[in-house]
Amino acid sequence: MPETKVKKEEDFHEWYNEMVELAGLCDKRYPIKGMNVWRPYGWKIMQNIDALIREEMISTGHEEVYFPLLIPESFFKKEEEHIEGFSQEVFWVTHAGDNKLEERWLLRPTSETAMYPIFSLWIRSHSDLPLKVFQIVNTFRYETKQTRAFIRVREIHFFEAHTCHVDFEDAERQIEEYKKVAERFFRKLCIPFIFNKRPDWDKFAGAYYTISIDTLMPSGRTLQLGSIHQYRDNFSRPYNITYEDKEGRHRYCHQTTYGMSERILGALVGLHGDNRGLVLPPIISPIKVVVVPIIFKGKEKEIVERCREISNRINQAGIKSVVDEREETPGSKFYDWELKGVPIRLEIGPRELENNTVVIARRDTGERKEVRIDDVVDEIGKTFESIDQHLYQKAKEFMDSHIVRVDNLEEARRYKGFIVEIPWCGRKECAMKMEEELDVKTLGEPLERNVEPNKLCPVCMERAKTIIRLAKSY
RNA sequence: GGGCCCGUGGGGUAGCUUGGUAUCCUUCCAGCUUGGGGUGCUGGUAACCCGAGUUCAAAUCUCGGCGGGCCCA
Repeated sequence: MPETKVKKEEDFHEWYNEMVELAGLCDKRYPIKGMNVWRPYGWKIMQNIDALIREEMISTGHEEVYFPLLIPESFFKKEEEHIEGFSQEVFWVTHAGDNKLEERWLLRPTSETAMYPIFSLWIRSHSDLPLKVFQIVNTFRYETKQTRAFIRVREIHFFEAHTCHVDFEDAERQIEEYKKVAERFFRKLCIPFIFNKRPDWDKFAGAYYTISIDTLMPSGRTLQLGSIHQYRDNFSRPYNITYEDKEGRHRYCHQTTYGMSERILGALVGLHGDNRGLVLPPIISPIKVVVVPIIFKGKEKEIVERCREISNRINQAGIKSVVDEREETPGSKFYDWELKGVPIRLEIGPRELENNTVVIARRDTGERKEVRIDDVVDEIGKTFESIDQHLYQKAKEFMDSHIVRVDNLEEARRYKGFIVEIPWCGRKECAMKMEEELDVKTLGEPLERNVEPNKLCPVCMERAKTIIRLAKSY
């Protein structure tokens, strides 16, 4: 069985780098740090992921919008915490041609400050609420740390949903809806995750609170895949987003956002890939079935014709398939498509031609079997379902088996590459001490404050109020 | 934020210590051959990150920039 040079288990980061290049996801040769070229295959997968996001957004009553890339400095400067959080990582536009601009513009690091002054124009009365919009755009952040394809980039392929509500309770209901959206969405991608309520010192700049969506990569580091923010009226006040209620009073909106990025693709690569290449969940695979003709001298024509016929039949059933008619040996083609993670391969040679069958091989387990032509579409459907189950189970088992609950730091130290859960009093100093002692970062606390009574914070030895989750992270 | 390593055809590399003709594998192109897990043969295209310095001469030495990778905080 052909395999990649670098093994996933031995050197995850090197393996990951090799994957994104070999599978044709991105080209890292573009000479600006953290700005990679999306190659056709990678972009197609991302578009398929975006399509799933759109589906979720539309079905929950959001409308798609597009706000400008450039934000005037005066818009940006209205909310203090927000500026403080982002100012060190914004790119500025200061000139147009040879002329210095009267007011500087910045490339959006996220779109609150572009949208909210406009929201304040759009929203007049309670009947305009809730306002639920989203956009899928590029955002820019000047990362100084090590960049990594899809995982830490400077031009971010960003999904952001923004909502405005009559009050805090309605905004809270929105957050509940987003939690359900996340559950459905990541299940479709076979990506297990946990929600974490981020600590105050690490929430989104300007937010009232932040819930992160984190998964665990095989390197033992967590990857934040998304965030859900409750803004309360923190932005609506400086941006003056008000509405007139039924009694004629002017009131500030309460707002939420939900954001995700191409890190989802990074997670797909890292979680499901193996030493033969990517393994894509069928739902987002650009090509779902590849048909490889096993050609022998003298029978070329019949075999290729049979392949096309079967491919057509599959396409007509709504499943994207291609016939690989390149002048190469079958083994070489198998290798290529495995690298690309295509979920199902069909092999058709003289034997199958004779028997009216095809050989169906699944990417995730490598299992092959022969099925009758008439059953092929059915069989593909069943196999997709089985692959989906299997990918999710495997990833879920990995994550679950690497979350461990302990009572003190000595115990925690034994679990390198794990997400550790420790009783916590809730104070920053104690969390910092734990971070330092264990060489990890705070993920946050579970949404349910599920600490047993009588547990003590192992740093200050006072009664624990909650659980803190810690891990190494990207 | 700190440390270490690296930049040579499309990809991976040798050469650098001791300055002088750039190695091999792979990919790609053409032809024949082969075809159920990277078929074989022949021929061909193609490279020293950028800038400055030292020198008769720089891939090689020095400085700076840009980019990449790993580790630690």
